[in-house]
This record gives sequence, C-alpha cells and structure tokens, in this order.
Amino acid sequence: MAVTIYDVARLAGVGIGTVSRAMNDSRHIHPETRRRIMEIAAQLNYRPHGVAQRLARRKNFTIACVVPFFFNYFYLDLLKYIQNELGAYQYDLFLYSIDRFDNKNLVFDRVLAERKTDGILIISVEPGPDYTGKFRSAKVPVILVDATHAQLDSIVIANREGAFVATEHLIRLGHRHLGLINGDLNSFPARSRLQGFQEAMSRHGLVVDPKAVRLCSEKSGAHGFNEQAGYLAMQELLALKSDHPSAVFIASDVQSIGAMRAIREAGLRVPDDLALVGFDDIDFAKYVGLTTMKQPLEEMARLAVERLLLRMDNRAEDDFHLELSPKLVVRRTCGATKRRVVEPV
Amino acid sequence: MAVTIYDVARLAGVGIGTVSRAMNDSRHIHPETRRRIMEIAAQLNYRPHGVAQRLARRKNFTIACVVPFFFNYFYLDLLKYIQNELGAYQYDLFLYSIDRFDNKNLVFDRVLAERKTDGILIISVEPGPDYTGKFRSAKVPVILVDATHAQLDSIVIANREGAFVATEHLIRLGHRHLGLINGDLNSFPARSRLQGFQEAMSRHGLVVDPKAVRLCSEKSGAHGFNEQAGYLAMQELLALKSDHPSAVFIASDVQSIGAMRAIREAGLRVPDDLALVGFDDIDFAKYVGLTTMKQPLEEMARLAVERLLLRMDNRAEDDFHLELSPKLVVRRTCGATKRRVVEPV
DNA sequence: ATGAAAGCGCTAACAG
DNA sequence: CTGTTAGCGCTTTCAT
Repeated sequence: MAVTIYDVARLAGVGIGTVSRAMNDSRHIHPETRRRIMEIAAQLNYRPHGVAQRLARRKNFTIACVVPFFFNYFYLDLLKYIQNELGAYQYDLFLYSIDRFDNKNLVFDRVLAERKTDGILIISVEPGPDYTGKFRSAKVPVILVDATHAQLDSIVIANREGAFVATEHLIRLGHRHLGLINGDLNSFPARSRLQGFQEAMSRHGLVVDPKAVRLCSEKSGAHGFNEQAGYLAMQELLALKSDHPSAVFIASDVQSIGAMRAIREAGLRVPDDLALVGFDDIDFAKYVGLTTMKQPLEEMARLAVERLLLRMDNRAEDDFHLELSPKLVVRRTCGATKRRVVEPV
Repeated sequence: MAVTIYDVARLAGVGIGTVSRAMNDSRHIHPETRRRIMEIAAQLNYRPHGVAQRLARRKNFTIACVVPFFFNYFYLDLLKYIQNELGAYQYDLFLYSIDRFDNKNLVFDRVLAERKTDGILIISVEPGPDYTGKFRSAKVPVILVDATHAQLDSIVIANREGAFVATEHLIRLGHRHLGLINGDLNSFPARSRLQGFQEAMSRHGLVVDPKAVRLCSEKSGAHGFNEQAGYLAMQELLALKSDHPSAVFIASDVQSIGAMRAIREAGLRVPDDLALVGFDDIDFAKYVGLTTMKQPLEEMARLAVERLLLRMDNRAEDDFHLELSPKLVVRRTCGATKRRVVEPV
C-alpha cells in the first residue's frame, strides 16, 4: 500500500489533521511545524490520494467533455484548446464520445449518475428536453459549445450569420444560381446555416432552387458533415448537367473536400465551372485553397472553460448565450480573384 | 445532498450491506429482497456514488490517455477508437495532453501521484528512464502506443518496415535520386522511418544524398510532423534546382500535404516532376491522391486497450511488444500508373 | 496552533 | 441470506 497521511503524521509526531493543514496551505499552522511536515512528506514521497480527497471535499476537480463521435477534425482542435485551458486550472478532463445520436442521453445519464465530474462541456449536441432539470437538480453546471438551449449556458458560432456572409459573398461575385450542401437538419449548426443561406438569397431577391439543395443524412456519420457525404451530394448536383448551380455554399470544409473530389472526377474545374465556399477553416482548407468561414475555436474553448469554472464556483449570475462571429477567409475556390462581372438582376 | 445507500436501506428496511449486495449483483441475496431494494432504489433514483465506490474498492475504472499535443490528425482517429473500445468495458478515459516534450514527465508524475487511474495509455511518447520503476512501484500498468521501451509493453507500427516498403516502391518505379522528409529524430517513429529509408537505399545499392534528406525540427510542433514543416522542407529540396531528387519519401501525410503545396507553388507537378509517398493514410490522403503507408489504427487501439485491461487484471504473463505492419496504398502521387521504364543501375 | 473525532458514501469481512 | 462494523484516505469541525 502506498504511503498515507497517517504515515506522515506518525513520523512527524503530529495528528493527521495537522498534516492535512500543512499540505493544504492552511494559515492555521505554525510555519515550523509545516516545514517539518513537508520535509517528511517529501522524504516519504507522500502524495495525497486524489480519490479520498474528492470524497472528503465533495469536489472532483474534473469536468466531462461530451463529444459526438470524432468524425470532424473540428473537434480535435477544440479538444486540444479545451484540454490546454483546463490544465491551466489543474482540472482533469473526462472524455466521452457519443457514437449515435439516439445514445446521447445515455452518456448524460452516466455522467450525472456517477457524480465524478463537477461540470460538463457538451460539444455540438443538444441534450434531450428533460435534461435541463436533471442537470439542475444534480447541481452540475453545463455549458453547451456549438449548440444552444434556452435554459443552458451556451457558446456558439454565429452559424446563420456565417452562412449569410458566405452566401452573400458568392452572390456579390455575380452568381445567381446557388446551391447548398448541408449536414443533417437534426444538427443545430446545419439548421442555422440553412437559414443563413436562405436569408442571403431572399435578401438579394434570389429564389432557392430546391434541386440545388442537398442535405446529407446523419446516418452517414457526423451529422452528415463528412467527406463522403459531400462527395455524393456534389455528384447529385453535377447530375443536373447544365442545370447545375454555378456556385455552392457547402456547410463544412470536410464536405467541401469531398465535393471538390467529385468535381475533379467529373472533369470540371473549381472555381471556373463551379465556385465554392466552405465553413470551418480546418487546417486543410488552406492547402486546397478553399474559401471558407473561419471558426474562432481557441477563443471558444477559452470562453467555455472560463464560464464553466465560473458556474462551478456559483459565481455566475445571469444566463449566458454567446455568439462568436466566424470570419470569411477568401482563397481560391470562390473565384474572387477572377473579378466576374456582376450581372444585373 | 443526493440520495445515498442509507436512504435506500432505511426505506427498504434492510442494512446498507444488503443494498450494496443488491446493487452489485451479488449472489448472496434473496431474489425477492433484491427486487424490492432495486425497486426502491429506482424510485428514489439512487445511483451509487462513483467516488465513494472507487475509494472503497480501491479501483478506479478509469484509464489515462497521454497524448502529445494534438497537432497530428493521427491522434484523433486513434483516440476515437480507444474511447470506443474503452466505453465497451465501462471504463472512463482521462485525457492528458503534453504540450512540450520537456514537460512529459510532469504529466506522468501527476497521473501517478493522484492515483485516479488504473492504467495508462501513452501515445507516441517515451517516458523518461526512471519512469519504468515509478510505474512499477505504483503498480499502474502502462502500454506504449506508437513508441517502445524495453521494460514496458508496447504496440507500434512497423515503422522501419513501412519506410522500407515505401522507399522501395519508389525505387522499383525507377527512381534513383531519392529524397527524404522526416520528423525530428527525438521521435521514435522518425528514427525508425529514417532507418527503413536508409536500408531500402543500400539494399538497392543506392547512396543517400545528404542534401536530399530533411529532418524537421520538433520545435515546429508535433515532432516536426506538421504541414508547415513539410512545406518548408520541400522548399529547401526544390532550392537544389535541377539537382533535386526525382522522388521523395515523406514520413507523414501532413508533411506531404505541405510538401505538395510547396511543389504546386513552385509550378512543378506531382508525380511528373517529383514523385511522393507519404506515411499514415490520414483521411485527406485519398482526396489529394497521396500514395502512402496506411496505419491500422483501429486494430492498434483495440489491441492496446485489450492488453491494458489484461495487465490491470494481472492476467498478463509475459512481455508484450507488438508490431503491426502498415500497408502500401498506391494512389496518384507516386506515379505508379505512368509505368516508368526502370533504368538499369 | 494542534489533536481527536466525525464524517464523505461505499465495499467487504465477519457474525449470525 | 442479511445486519453490523470496520475500513478506504482525506478534510473539517470542535475542543483544547
């Protein structure tokens, strides 16, 4: 068995309470006693038992991060930032993944039931309707990242706005017949991006061609936001032959990559035959010259963690619904550099 | 305060021991008592307190996964598979990231000290020399993934073999002047891949041109295995002008992507001016048509978790050093389809 | 300032 | 089969 607080206490000739006080920087301890205890502790290589501490303190110093399967590279960066941020506060991170959407509540139940975490960061998933109450009664704060909920703190990308900007950018470039490749509407970002697209179209007096709108099914994984889905969706668009849109807003970069593959295989060229704007700005976007909406992930992670810690400290007053604006990054695929003539509407 | 085992016991009119037995499927309990207890427990929505269980059981049902910063997409997939596999066994996963190599031991110390995990999965990092002993005396099993150590179980990709195959493939295609872009030699895979490259060269009686070998510094992050590093390395190679190699084995796909960017910007073409073979087979490899060595990540994750559980059960007898062979995936960048004439040596 | 003792919520050994 | 009790290792009153 490892060395415990009792061993230290015995060797130091003090009670365990005093050792505990020494270890925890209590002010109620004589500096000299403290010094002696710390010395003996170091000598014995004593480290407090984390689990016992948690039980006694009724606090875990651990947060759970719930991520829907890992298909999207988006999550990797976000996770990296979150873990970095959390580490700075000496918090540990439990990673839970959701493999299927019908399973999501199972994960929440488990996290709540086992009470091993002080807070939950939920990425890109909306908890079921009755979970607000469960979270509240379990007294475990929840921050939604990349998803919203009326009763839960959330921090999201301004998806609607981003889609609007992306779409408008294509319109300004002179395109009139626009297409959309989107994820499954079960996903919140997909819904918002659809909205933004529609708004941009109607704002400019354009009608949405239903045939040019493709929603990728979540059955293909990652809410439909994956390469293969984008590939297939673009094939369908190209099957419209000469009637295909001249530009497409694609609601994620991974889909865009797939779409570009389909275009290449069809012997067409981007942006000449088809202009593209994506969403996310994953690393690879710059390698393929994809024009896209950049998500401020690091800021998102920092704010989410900060907010969660605040909540766990009960130092959070009001509700919190933050929206961070994505930024348009113009590259090659939108054909901006071609300076097309804007046709009169 | 939440409902405890005492509440259930009181309402059921039994002792807490009986409740515990009921919850834990002990055989030493009357089915009827058990039924009644479970009913009351359900009614009260009682869930055992995970932390208390851990303390009493002296077992955590948690493993730690230590990942060196998240630069490489490789880790995302691996993590996904590991988490999936672990979930099947009802284990939780603590995620720790190493941001700098000089920090790696800090993480290990922390993980060991807090005793919150039953086992450790270390990805792509070799622990310092004195850590074998620490792990052993802490009685926490460790499995190295994508790294080796004489005294620690490990499971790796056959990096040397993979590099050999990749290089030989280029040689068979007729190339004589080969280049290498590699990661930092502080990284184990980088060292092995260098070896494989050299062996293939000498096996075929070719000499390695030192000017055509680029080691990317780990200072650029991810052991040098990142896009930017590949980009810069390739620029250096192209600066050799007509003396640049006709084919390059690049020790990772992300570097390859960067390298391809450099080539494109230089106005050269792959594979005509420069043939390429990468390593990893990340998702994006297929989009850019990158010929590469595919790593069997899912199998790796499954075997690593299996093995770790075995160790934690003390059911592992001998040492364990597994090497999984990567497989050559031929695509466009190696120019295989051009059927070059093999020049006589 | 410090020791003693009472939990934290559960498991497991020991009687019966 | 079941109740009782002694831990698990630490924190935190409560006296002193």
